[in-house]
Amino acid sequence: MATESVTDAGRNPRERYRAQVRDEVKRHAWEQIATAGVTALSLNAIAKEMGMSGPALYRYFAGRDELITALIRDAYRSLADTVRAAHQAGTTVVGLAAVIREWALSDPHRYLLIYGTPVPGYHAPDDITAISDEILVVLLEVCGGSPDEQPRSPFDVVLGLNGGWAGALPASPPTVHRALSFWTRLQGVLSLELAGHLTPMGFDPGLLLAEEVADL
Amino acid sequence: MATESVTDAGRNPRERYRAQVRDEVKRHAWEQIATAGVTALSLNAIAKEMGMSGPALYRYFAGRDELITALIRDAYRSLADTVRAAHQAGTTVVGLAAVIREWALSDPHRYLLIYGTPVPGYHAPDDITAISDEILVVLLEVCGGSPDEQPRSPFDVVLGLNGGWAGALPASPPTVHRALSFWTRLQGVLSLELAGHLTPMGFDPGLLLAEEVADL
DNA sequence: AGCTGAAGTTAGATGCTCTAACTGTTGTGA
DNA sequence: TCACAACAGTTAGAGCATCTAACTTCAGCT
Repeated sequence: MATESVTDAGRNPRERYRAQVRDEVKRHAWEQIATAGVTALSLNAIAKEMGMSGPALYRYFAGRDELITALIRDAYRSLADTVRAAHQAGTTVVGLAAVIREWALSDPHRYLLIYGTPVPGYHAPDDITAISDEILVVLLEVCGGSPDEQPRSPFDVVLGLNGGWAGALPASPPTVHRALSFWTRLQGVLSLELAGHLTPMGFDPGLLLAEEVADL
Repeated sequence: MATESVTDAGRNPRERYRAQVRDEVKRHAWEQIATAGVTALSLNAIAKEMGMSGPALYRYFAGRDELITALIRDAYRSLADTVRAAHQAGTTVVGLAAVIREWALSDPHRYLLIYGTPVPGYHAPDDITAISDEILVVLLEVCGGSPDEQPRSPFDVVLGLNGGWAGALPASPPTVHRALSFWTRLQGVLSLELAGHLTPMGFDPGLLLAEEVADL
């Protein structure tokens, strides 16, 4: 989950210790988030749990925001890895949707950290948008049809316009359209399910999701 | 926006004044939310803006949470009114989707208050779920087909099961299914758009949304 | 006119983020 | 080997938040 320890091998002992503490802080942060949400995340409380007093954590994170940014990065990384693994195992769109749903349900607050209400001032750094692009690429591959598909709807035509965003992607407009539909339908079911808006209805949201993405 | 003043007519002056102040508090609250999000909402700051000091507001709202609950109620009310008005004007599903999208875009934080990341401890009171049911009823009417439609997918069958949630609704399983698809697809596009995840892609999310709900 | 209760006040308990100044400790280069 | 620079952690405190408690003032009702 915390992904900075991969660099443990190299570096001097100082940096190794540093990375270790950063990881432990994040572990406690995830615990807090899982039980009470992001808003309840408190550097102070984490410090206390780790047996040190308040401001010590500022050696490791510039502030609450930087910690949250690090958590968001880890969450994206985790999702991207999950998606990639499913793709390499040769999944269908329905299977991929189920995998992502499982990932979200296994830790709702981690999902909400990425796709929930955005923090007003926050702007994702480049390395995070890069991870999000990784996910998109896998999506396009899973949704890919024949490479010379022609546009078949007004939105396809818009996507096919030269100079646009979709023009730079290695996929035909209908494929991009399918990927976007997949993504938005998935987010639709998931965001409502995780916010509890589907709970009183008593059916299995997974069934609805499966049919939503099946006819792409 | 603030809906308690409808009862202004009756009551003694004390209660009238009370309702007036509550409304003014909510007006300031919406302003704060619109500029900095819910997390930045501060009773203290509102009190200062209104020219009174801190704890005075606790005469009008038991605490931050009760204020937020009142705001959520107003947000739901506003959405329900918008949806109802569109329906009475005889809109199609595509038109309704556009209307709701406009409503959300006109005040993103109001939308996010309802459908964004939920507050961990929060459970909506009954009068709020009642408003949400109002919305559902309109949705069912807009999505309604012939009244004796037969189930045509596994999920339709699940919805048609006796004793289930959908069984109590005045609509056939396929109609309920359409309404759910409409709702989840709408939330999918909107939540991604409002969280800014669609911005770097440069296309008009309204176009995507229109096609998402057109083929129901 | 006088009583009752609500509105608003200040003081303060508690918790948070974050800065500043200080004290140890540890890794490292001379 | 040992001095020193860099870093880990400490306490103190500013500033802001929610919320409680006790007090004062004022308005409406009988």
